[in-house]
Amino acid sequence: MITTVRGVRDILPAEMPGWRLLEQTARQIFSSYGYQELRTPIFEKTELFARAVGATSDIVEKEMYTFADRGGDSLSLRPEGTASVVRAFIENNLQRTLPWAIYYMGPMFRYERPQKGRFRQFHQMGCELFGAEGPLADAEMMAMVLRFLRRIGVESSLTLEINSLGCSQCREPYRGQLLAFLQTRFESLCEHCRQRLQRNPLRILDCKGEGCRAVARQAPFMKDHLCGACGEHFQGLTTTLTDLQLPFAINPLMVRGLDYYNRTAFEVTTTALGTQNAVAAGGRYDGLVAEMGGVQTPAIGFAMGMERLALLLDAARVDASPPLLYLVAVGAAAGQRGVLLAEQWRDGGLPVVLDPLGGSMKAQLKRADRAGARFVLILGERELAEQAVLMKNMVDGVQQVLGWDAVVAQCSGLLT
RNA sequence: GCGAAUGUAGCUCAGUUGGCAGAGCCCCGGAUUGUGGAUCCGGUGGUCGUGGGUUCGAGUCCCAUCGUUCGCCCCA
Repeated sequence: MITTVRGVRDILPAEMPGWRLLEQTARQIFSSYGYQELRTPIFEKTELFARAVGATSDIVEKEMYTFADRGGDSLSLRPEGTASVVRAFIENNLQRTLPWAIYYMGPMFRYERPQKGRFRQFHQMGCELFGAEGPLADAEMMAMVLRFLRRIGVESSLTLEINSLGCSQCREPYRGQLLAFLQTRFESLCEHCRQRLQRNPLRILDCKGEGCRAVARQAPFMKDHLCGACGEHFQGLTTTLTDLQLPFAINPLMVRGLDYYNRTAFEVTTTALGTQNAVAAGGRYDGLVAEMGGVQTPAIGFAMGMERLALLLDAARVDASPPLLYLVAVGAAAGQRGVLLAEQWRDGGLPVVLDPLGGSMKAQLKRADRAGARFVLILGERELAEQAVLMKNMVDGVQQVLGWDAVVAQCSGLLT
């Protein structure tokens, strides 16, 4: 048997109602906030991700599906969505028509150890907003995320955490202070953190090890060492979130894994998925467009993990859209006629499911019931002779005889 | 990439010191020769994840491998 590769999976029809709910609700809410859909390629030049996400990030260092195409170019399956959106923004010369508000949804790929809520091919929905500089945009984006989560009914198990990562002005001096502090507590750090002390001391704040967490709690916080502009921005954000009555918590230890973030970082987490607790996450990346060769443009965005959202959905809540009319044709002659009649009625605008397996009336009715059909149209020998069908209401069992030509007129009223 | 648990019917799971592979649900058929759901009766369905090894004999013990899950790591 040939199976899927590790960490990827089929999304079977039984799961699709939940996925459709996610996609439809997202499209509706994102577009109501002024966002338009963008579809970018699923693979790009490796260099795009290396530069945008950060060459030293874990994602680029060890999690990308990278391969050489026949021309020798190094390409990679996209590990996240923002890099491509930024590339498209610059490449399509959209920098003079701000704001540019974009949403996307689709598969992403990371070579990680699979776990519950973590896959090698997974799906994200996200938004990116180019051009808005102030904290109002940050707050409104979070409001949109929370509105979405509320609409799909999972908000109660979630918390919104925010932090400020500062900017190039204030992060360097802070980094020095943090490094100096951490060096005094070197003995308390885990082995991994000792190694990354010089390279990326900020990430130590995010370590879950006992010793490191204790050290992190006493460490100087970025949010207490922001420059004037960054401090003002963060203050504006918290004020606006409060005005919007959105519950949030400041997590001074939150650090994003992608290198391009500055100032606002936010994360929506759940306790329902074990270690994979992030359901949505995002932040501001004011420097990325310029870094990627575009005109300096402030930007902010977020992404949500669809598998994780689907796991949070109440499966019983989603509808499966059962058939309205189910045609049961018994016998070869009725089967022949049934195909024609079904097409004729569909021409008249009716949704008709023709039992695809045939067999006894009993068997077909059983399948109609299992499919959740509301009405069954029975075409047996007697009906065939009379050019009629027996229409059976599957809820109360009431039956009536209908001429073939009367079906469309009679059943159209059932459509709503 | 590291550590641990786990894998038996489509699904959820039993399977004793190594001795004839089971149950419930699902599915199919019958009770009802043209009627689904409730009930009763009967039936189909298994390379016991895979490959080696030990043994007279392996679902059971050993090794390897693959998948899944949990923790680390990382993140959506």
